[in-house]
Amino acid sequence: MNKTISDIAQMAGVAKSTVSRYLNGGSVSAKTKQKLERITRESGYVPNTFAQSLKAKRTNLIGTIVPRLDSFAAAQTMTGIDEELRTSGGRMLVYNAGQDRQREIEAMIDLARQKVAGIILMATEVTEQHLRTAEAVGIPVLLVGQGHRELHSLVYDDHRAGLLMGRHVLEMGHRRIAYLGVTEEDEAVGLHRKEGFRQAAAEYPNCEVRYFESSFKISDARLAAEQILDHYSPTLIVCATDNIALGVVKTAHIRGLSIPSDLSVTGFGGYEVTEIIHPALTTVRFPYFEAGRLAAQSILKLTAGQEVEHSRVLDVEFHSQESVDNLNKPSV
Amino acid sequence: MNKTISDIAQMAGVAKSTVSRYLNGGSVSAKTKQKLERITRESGYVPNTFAQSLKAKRTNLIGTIVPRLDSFAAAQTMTGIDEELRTSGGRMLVYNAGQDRQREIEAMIDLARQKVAGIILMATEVTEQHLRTAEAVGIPVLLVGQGHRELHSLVYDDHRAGLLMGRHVLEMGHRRIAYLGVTEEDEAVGLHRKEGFRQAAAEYPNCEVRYFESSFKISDARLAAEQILDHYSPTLIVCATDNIALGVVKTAHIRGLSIPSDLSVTGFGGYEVTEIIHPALTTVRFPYFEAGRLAAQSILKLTAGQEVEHSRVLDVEFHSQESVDNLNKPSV
DNA sequence: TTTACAAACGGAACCGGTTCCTTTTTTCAT
DNA sequence: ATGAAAAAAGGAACCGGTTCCGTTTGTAAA
Repeated sequence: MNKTISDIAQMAGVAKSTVSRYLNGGSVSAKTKQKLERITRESGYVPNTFAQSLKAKRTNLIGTIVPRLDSFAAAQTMTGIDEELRTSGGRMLVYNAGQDRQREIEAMIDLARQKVAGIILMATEVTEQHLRTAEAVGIPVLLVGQGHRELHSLVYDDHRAGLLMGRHVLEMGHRRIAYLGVTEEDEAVGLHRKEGFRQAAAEYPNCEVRYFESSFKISDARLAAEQILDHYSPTLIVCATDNIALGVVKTAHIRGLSIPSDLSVTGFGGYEVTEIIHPALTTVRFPYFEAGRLAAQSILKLTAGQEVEHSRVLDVEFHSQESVDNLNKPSV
Repeated sequence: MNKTISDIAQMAGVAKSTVSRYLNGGSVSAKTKQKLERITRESGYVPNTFAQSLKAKRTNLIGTIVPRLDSFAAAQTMTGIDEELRTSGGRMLVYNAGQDRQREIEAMIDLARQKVAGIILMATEVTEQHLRTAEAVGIPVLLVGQGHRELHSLVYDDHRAGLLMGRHVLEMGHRRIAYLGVTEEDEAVGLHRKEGFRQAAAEYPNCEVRYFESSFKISDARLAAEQILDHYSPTLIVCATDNIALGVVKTAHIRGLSIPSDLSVTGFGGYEVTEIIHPALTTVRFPYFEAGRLAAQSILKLTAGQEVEHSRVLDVEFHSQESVDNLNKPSV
C-alpha cells in the first residue's frame, strides 16, 4: 500500500537516486521535477523516516524527561518545548520518569536507543549516575530547572525568588514565620529558595523563622500544616511551591482560619490556579513556558553542533496578591 | 564509537545473523550464547532501532494527540497511557494539537510518517476529514473522550454525568438554574452533558433552566459569569467543566457572593483542584487516568491485530462536596 | 559405524532510503 | 559544427539490522 522511493522512481521512469535528489533539492531538470511533483502528490508518497535516519544517523526527535506529567510546571515547559520544536520541524518524545531517579537514568538510555537527537531533562536532583549516563549516551543533554557544572543547564533564579519573597513578607511586617520547604536533595527548590529567603530574613534581626519540611504533594502539605499550626503560631507560612501553599490554605480553611487576616500564605511557581482561588495567592512566577522554548532552542543548537552558553539563569517575577496580610496597616 | 551488530559478530568470531538470533532468542549454542552475552555487555552494544524497524516495519511507539498539554484531563490520561505502555515496552510520542482541529489532522499524518504503531486521539470534534485521515494513515486510531461510529473509541458517560448532576441539584431544591456550557461541536462535553442535564430538569416541571455558552478558558468563564449574574439571578450555575466552574467561583468571590449560600456552583471533571479550593466543588469525576490505561491497552491490541470492542463507555462518579446549597433545609 | 534429524551457524538478500561516482545529456562559447 | 564544461541522470554501495535458506555440526537411534 505504502509506496517506496523505488516505486516512485519506476512510475516516473527514472532512477531512485534521482527521486531522492528531487526530494532533497539536488540538481534535477525542470521536466522531471514537474513529473515527480505530480507523481509524488498523486501517489501520496511519504518517505520512510527509518530508512532516512538509518543512513543519515539522526532524527528530528527531542527526548523530554519530566518528573511527572500532571504538574503545572511540567505542562508549561512541555508546551513551550513543543511550540518551539514545531517551528523547526522537531518532534517531542515525552518520557515520564514518575519522580523516580532511577527511571530518569533508564529514560536517557532508552531515548538514546530511540536515537533522539538530544535530551531535555527536567531533573530534581543530579546524581553522579546522571552525569555518567549523560556522558555515555553520546548525545546532548540539557538540564532544566536544576543546574550542574558539567552539563548544559537552564535554571531559574531560585535564590532571588526566595529573596524577593522574604523581603516582601518582612516589609509587610511579618516576624513570626514558618517556612515549609522540601528536601534539600532538590537543590533548586529545596535549597536555593530557602537560602534566598534566609538571606532576606537575616536582614531583619528581630525576625523568627522556623523551617519545616514536606513533600511536593498537596496531601502531605496539608498534614504538615496541621503540625505547624499545632505547635507554632506564625503569622505567615511561606511554602516552597504553590501546590504546598494550596494544601496549607486548605488546612487553614478547615480550621476556620481566614486568609490573610488570621494567617498569611505564600507560594512559589505562579501556577494558573493561584490567581483563581480566593484569596489569590501571593507567589513568585517562574517562566516555565519560556524555559521550554529556550530549552528547545538550545538543544537544537547543541544537536547541530553549535555552541550555547553553558548555563543560563532565567529571571523570576514577584507577584503580589491577596494572601499576605499587611501587618503595618493601622489597626481599625 | 557505537558498535554495530557486525562489530559484535566480528569480535565474537561469528556471523551477524548469529548475533541477531542471539538477541532475539533464536537457536544459539550455550557456548556462543555466553560469549555473546559477555561481549555485548562489555562493549555496551545497543541495537539501532531504525535498522530494526526498517526491516520489521513496526515500532513500539504509540502516538498520542492531545488538545493541550496543560489540562488536567490530558495530563491524567497521558499518565495512564504512559504507565500502561511502560509495562509492555511501548513508548509514548506526544503530539500537542493546541486545540486546533487542523493540527490534529497534521498530527496523524506526521505520526504515521514516524511509523508509530498506533494513534490515540483525544479529540474534541470528529470531522469528515478526521475520518478520512484516520483511514488513510493505515494504522489503528483510537478515539478517547469522543465517540464515533466508524472509529474505535473510549468514551465517558457524559449523558449520565449530566443526569446525575441534574438530579442532585434538583433534589437539593434548586429551581432557577443557569447552565454554562460549551459549543455543541464538542459532542461529548457540549452536547451530551447538557442533554443529560436537560433530561433531569424535564423531570421537574416547575424548574427553569437557562442555557449559556462559554469556551473552555477560565477567563472566558469569568466573563460569562458576569453576564449571567447581570441578567439573571439563578440560585445555581452548573458549569460544563471544572475549569469553567473555577472561573465562575472567582467571579462570585469578586462580587462578594459567598458560595454556596448566595450562589451554588458545580463542575464536571473531578480535577484535583476541586477538592482543594474552598468551598470544595461538587462535580462529577471522570476516570481520566483509567481511560489512559485502557486506551493504551486497546491500542496495543489493535496494533497486534487483535479485536477490541468497537466502543467502550466508561462510567462516571458523582462527587458531592460543599459548593451546592441545600435549599430544602429549614431556614434558620 | 552408519543413518537420520535437529540444532547451530554462515551467507546473502532485503528493508527504503542517501550518497558517491560514473556516464550521458545539455549548454554555450569558439 | 566542435569541444569543453556544467547539468542531469543512472548505478551501485551503504546504513544496521532481520530473515530465509543452505550448510555444517552435534546427537541419538538403528
